[in-house]
Amino acid sequence: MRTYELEPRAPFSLHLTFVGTEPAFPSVYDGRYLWRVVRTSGGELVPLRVGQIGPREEPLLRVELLAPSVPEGAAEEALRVLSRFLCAQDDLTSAYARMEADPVLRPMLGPLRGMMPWTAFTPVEGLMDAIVFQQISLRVAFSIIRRLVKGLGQPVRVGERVLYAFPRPEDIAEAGRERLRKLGLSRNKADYLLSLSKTLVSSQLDLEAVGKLPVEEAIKVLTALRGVGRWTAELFLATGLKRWEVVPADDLGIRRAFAHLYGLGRDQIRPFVARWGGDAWPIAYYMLVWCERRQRVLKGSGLLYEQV
DNA sequence: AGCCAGGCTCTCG
DNA sequence: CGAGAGCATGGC
Repeated sequence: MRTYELEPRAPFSLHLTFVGTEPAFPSVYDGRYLWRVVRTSGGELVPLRVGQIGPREEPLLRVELLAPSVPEGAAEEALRVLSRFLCAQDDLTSAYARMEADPVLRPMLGPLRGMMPWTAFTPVEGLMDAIVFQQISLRVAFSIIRRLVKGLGQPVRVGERVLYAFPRPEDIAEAGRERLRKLGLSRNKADYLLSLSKTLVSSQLDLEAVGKLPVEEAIKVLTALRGVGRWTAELFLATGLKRWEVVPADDLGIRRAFAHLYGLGRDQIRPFVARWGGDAWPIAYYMLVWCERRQRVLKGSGLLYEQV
């Protein structure tokens, strides 16, 4: 077992980050550690867990590789992927400055300071998840994603625990329509995932490359995929490719947040967030979590937020 | 029990 | 073109 330390930019709170929105399976946060299997480009499965050992203003993360022996190259790659996912090197300074200057947003900076915006573990996983998220509630989507991963991903035993690697596109392509339907996907979504997987397997699509296109072009490429509309494309750009100038303005939760905090309607959101540039997604995400938290507190289950 | 939930595609007029 | 139907499962 090997241990590494990762020093994120301050402020950073692992806890706030994964309580703001629970991570999608197979990432698991237990209140203290984030558990995950990373699949390297060489195909090694690297199980790990990460916990925060330094405070929010001087953050330090301890990453434990949970396999007896991991090649050095694989370990380095796993740490890079993890760091990207955690946004450990991303800078929220300018987002915070904007929020500080806005009386609507300023109150969020105390309670949520150090929370990183929702990010997919990898681009491919992020696009698959985004498709499953369509229309249904997050709760339902999480349950379907869990079944998809447990059914088609690779289990990795770690002591008493079993972690899973997210299924590869070829795993999904091989599973076929009936299998996907039994895992809880609708006919349409099963077909969307199959189609996407086949496209990825045949290397007709490079999602990393899409991330480098101008936003409008990227949206065109993405919405040309079967089952990907504007909502999915924008959610994926923001969370999967970390294009933070993009906000999924059609999203129900985002619309509620902007309506409640700024009184804006759906069509006013995109022009409004343009002023935030590359800070748009982090700020919109803070608004989303803030509004959801308020709802949860009203329902009497906001306790998770008390501990930081 | 029935409707809605962080949409999309297909069909029809 | 715009409107409408159908869809998966879980919660209220």
